[in-house]
Amino acid sequence: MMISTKGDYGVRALIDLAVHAGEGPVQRADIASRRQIPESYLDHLLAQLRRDGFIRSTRGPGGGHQLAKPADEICLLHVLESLEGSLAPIGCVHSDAADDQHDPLCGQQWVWRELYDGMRERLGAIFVAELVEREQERAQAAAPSYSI
Amino acid sequence: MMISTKGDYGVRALIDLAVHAGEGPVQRADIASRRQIPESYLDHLLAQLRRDGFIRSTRGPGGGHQLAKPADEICLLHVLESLEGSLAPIGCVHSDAADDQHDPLCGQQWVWRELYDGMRERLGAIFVAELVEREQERAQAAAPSYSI
DNA sequence: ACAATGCTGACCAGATTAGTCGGGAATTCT
DNA sequence: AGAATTCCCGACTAATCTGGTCAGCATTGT
Repeated sequence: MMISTKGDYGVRALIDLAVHAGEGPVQRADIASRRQIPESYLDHLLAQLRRDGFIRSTRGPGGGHQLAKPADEICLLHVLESLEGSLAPIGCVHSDAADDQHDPLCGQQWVWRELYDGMRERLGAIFVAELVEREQERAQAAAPSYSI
Repeated sequence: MMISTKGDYGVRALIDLAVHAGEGPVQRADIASRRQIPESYLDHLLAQLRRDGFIRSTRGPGGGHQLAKPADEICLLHVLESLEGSLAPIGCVHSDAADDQHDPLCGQQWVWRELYDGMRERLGAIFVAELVEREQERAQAAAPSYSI
């Protein structure tokens, strides 16, 4: 399992913030209840997302969290790397390693690197905005509009 | 980290068996020393590979392990799934689940499924035989032949 | 002042990883 | 038969990661 609840919950939280963008700060408790995330756990994830510049948070009454940049500029790759650490499928491959830097003990490195690069490419092309769109499509499909 | 030492070691062991195919059974101790794998740990991995039909083992003096099928019919996907269990990037996605079987709590399932399918496709197209070829190319590049 | 809200670090239980170890079972050799 | 060799299998362990909980502090609006 490459993506733990950290990444999953974190992505859900960002979707929630994107859905409610422009409505002022969104509170932890609201995100948690809408997205089925333990509130005190979400706390840590929001802290990480803030540290890495995905969200801005404000304290005090009326405070909460908001996206720090447009939802179509936040890609899953960066979010997951923030929350999960490296997504490298195996230890001998890092994102910052040169292509030709072979661990002599790991002759199969090229396989893992191909896999890794493929994953990064996919995840780098998916933005939170798209997740929001898809969610809204699904919601419409499940409960069709009442307008004639 | 999606692929633990189990998968890595197991793949190395199969490569070793492929390299020495046709030379009779290969002993655990030889594989372990050539491939830098703790011998008693390798034991468990070989047992798993045998259970899933990748290798055949014989006991007694002169015994050892051999590939149960040609190296170009053993793909990494099956090997890794044997040793690591499911490679699903997240719990809500399984290989046996239908495409439209949505976990209602996991609206992002389609993302993980795309990722999963991509990985499986890549790994399903890489066979042990290719790993052996690449290894031999690397060996030649490192120590060029003495023939003129 | 005080209530609402976020921020932080300590703590914890359970699962997984990466092994080790000891003994048994099969097979061959002498 | 008996010894040597090799695989086979289950129990055990230490370290790490996951998925949290909780208490208490910091900041801000009214």
